[in-house]
Amino acid sequence: MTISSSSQEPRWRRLPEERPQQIIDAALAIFGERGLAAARLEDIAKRAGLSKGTIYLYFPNKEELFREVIRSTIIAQIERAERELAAAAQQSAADTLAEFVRGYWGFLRSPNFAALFQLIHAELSNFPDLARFYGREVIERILRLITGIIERGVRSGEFREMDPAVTARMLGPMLVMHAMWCSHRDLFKATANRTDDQVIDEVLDFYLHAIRPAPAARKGRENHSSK
Amino acid sequence: MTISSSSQEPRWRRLPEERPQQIIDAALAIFGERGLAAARLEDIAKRAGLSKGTIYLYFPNKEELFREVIRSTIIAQIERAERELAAAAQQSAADTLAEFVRGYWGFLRSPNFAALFQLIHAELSNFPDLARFYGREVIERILRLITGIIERGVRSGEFREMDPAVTARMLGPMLVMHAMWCSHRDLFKATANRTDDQVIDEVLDFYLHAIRPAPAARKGRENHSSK
Amino acid sequence: MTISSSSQEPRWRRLPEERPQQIIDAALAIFGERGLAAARLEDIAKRAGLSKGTIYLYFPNKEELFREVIRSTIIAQIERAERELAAAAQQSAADTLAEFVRGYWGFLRSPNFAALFQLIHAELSNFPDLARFYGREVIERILRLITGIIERGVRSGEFREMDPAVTARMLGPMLVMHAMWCSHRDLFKATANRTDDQVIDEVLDFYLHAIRPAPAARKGRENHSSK
Amino acid sequence: MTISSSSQEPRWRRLPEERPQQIIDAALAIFGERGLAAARLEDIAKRAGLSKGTIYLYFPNKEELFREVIRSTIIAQIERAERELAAAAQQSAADTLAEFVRGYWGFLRSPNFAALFQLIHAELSNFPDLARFYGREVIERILRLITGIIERGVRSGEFREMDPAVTARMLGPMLVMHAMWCSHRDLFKATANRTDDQVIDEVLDFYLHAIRPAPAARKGRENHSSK
DNA sequence: TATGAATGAGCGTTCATTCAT
DNA sequence: TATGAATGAACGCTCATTCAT
Repeated sequence: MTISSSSQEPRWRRLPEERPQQIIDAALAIFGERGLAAARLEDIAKRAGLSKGTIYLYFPNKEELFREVIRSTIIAQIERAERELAAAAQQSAADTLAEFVRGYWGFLRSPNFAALFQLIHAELSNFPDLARFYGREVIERILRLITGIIERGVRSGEFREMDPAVTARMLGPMLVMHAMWCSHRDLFKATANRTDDQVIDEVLDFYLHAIRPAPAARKGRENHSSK
Repeated sequence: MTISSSSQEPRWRRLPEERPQQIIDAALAIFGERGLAAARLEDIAKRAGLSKGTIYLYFPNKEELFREVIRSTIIAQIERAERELAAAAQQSAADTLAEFVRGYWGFLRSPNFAALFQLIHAELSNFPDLARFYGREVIERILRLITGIIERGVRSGEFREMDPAVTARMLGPMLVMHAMWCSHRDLFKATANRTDDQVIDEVLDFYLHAIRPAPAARKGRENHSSK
Repeated sequence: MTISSSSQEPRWRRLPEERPQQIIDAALAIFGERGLAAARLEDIAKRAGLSKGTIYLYFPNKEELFREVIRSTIIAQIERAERELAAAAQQSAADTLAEFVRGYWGFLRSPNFAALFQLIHAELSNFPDLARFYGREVIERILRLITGIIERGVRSGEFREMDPAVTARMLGPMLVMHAMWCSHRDLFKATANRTDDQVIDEVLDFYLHAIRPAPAARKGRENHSSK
Repeated sequence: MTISSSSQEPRWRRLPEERPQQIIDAALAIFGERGLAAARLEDIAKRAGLSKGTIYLYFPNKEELFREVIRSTIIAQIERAERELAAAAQQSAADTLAEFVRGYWGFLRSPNFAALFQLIHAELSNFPDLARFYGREVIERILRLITGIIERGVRSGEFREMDPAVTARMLGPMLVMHAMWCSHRDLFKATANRTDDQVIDEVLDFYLHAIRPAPAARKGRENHSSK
């Protein structure tokens, strides 16, 4: 009763309520591997341990399944980000940033993200509603989050004077693309001889250099931020 | 799916000079819009102003056409980068960098790049040879180029002490993703109210802040902000 | 032209186990009419009372369907021949021969044979494996069968001294080609005014004349031309 | 490929001397190898050393080219047979027969015949006019020829009493099929260890045994070696 | 007369979707 | 609810045929 079954207890068939998620998980994997058009419903079914027809009990067609996959994966990402946000409570802005980056990196390096990223970008033009949803609910939300941290650092003097929203925009791209490179170390020599932690540190270090206080603060130097 | 090398023998018949490029252009557009699997040869033909069968006079099949599209587009990018490189002759490292960035940005914002980027990433796993080719001939080449500029700046004291290869890795991602955002201003509010020039300046400014010499160590440093 | 439809029942009461044979029957008919290359899968499907796609649930492609058609028809012929063999128990060699010929003729005049014969010969060079299979499993097997009968007749003195294997080779061709002619009485006047039974008798009579014992050795031999 | 008819329009242009025959030769070869449907005009053109379009200067389409190929090959066979006939002048019927058989065998073993035989039989139902033509002009003509020889032998007492037309029908099949077997000795063991001459002798010997005079006639034993 | 690039109808094959069980 | 056989529209590819040169 109190024991945790470490394995194959005659667990009842997966409850029907689990079915949709089961399908979505399988679909994300297959869609991620092959893309929307090349993915075969049969493969998704097989991966979910179901038969082809069953998918149609839960999703009206392939395209709608795709929408749901993207939507629900995005939502999961949002929730993850939210938790990240909450966790990164009250520390120095730099530490908050570092913590956020490490959390974010975890997601970027998950198989789900690779699939999501590719799918979103591949189908941008065919699913404008999804793209819009992604832009609004993910990109902008994350940017706002980073912006908040930067603002705090600027206010506290931890970081130099700057437009926090602009600076916030710089972080994501570096992380995303480095995560991508790390996911394909065989293809991209750039990160071939770096551990993930090293890469994170390099990005953070670079980023912090870019936002460290202006040199003028120290003896006789002027703030000469360009423009 | 087979592998092909990076060597460029004269591929298939290209009798009337125009045709192959005509087809490749059309194919890049359609592939970019729809992805490899969803693109219909008939649409490519129509866009090229030809009939379906004609494509097969110049390319043996859809997959090989795809390979050629990627390859030749990559090569075009390489040649562009090469010219960029040559042009950015002997100026201050910061100015060279700025010039390179502006040149690069031009490519990133061309419709060709959007298509290429999506295609490469969407089909990474299905065409490992192309991915490898892309990694080697584009990414690494560009990284080497930027690294060279950074190195020069470090040696001259224009930039701070750092690992130039690492720092070089930070530039591309910011440019690429900002270019993406700029290509879809309707989807991504981040760059909605910015002109391309503003965005370039923001990226450059951020980047230069990150690599400016360490503030306090030397007194009496000169203002060397670019522009 | 020469085909008889194997069945035209209402769909949907058929058991899946019947499907492959159903398809093979239809395919043999269409292949026989049109040849491999000119036969359209759609016509085969229609004739089998199925839709095009269904064929692919049971056969991987047209060529493999063709192979199966040939193979299974050949095997049916073998089994028929085997039964023939068993039936022709212990009678005089001449009677055994006559019985065998009549049984063989039945197959030669079936629509299946016409199709099989044409297909085998038309595609000999394109399907060497099938041709080899046919040569070994049908031709040689039948020759051995006839050879056995002849040998028995020679030993018993019913037939003249001769090489039984050589003599055996003479029977099939006459039967096969006469069956062909009988199948196209409109085209070949040779058999136009003959019933099948007459033709069989003519062939048998001729054959028996050729193998009757040498004339002079025994005096007082009777002319024994049959019928 | 649709209808067939006994088309009686004026033959198509045959302007420069060589060309049509050149094309027909190439076509017979290719048609023989691949069958009508699978043969590609391009291959025929290549084999004839011409370009695809040129064929259309001499034949209106593929089907008509096929008709011409069959027709002209048949006619060539007729002319050959005619010459055979003339040559086999005034000898004993048995010798005439032997001479005819050897001449006929020569044609049966030519590549042209193999192709013709397969094509005729494969397309029997699709080109009834050609089939009819073949039946009338070749089969019947040859049968008449053989019948004549037999008749002569019967009248002279060289052969036994019998229906010459019936007996004539028995010769062709044996020769045709043995020629076939000899053309594919790798597939048919029956003739694998026989030279062509041996096979001819075997057939002739068998045939002569079948038509030798009734036993009672001669009292002394004749030599009828089975070789 | 000869060429071969171009065309497009036609067919093999795939796979999303349906539906009887 | 779940299955998987069956369907047929859609698309890749071929090749007979045309036509500008």
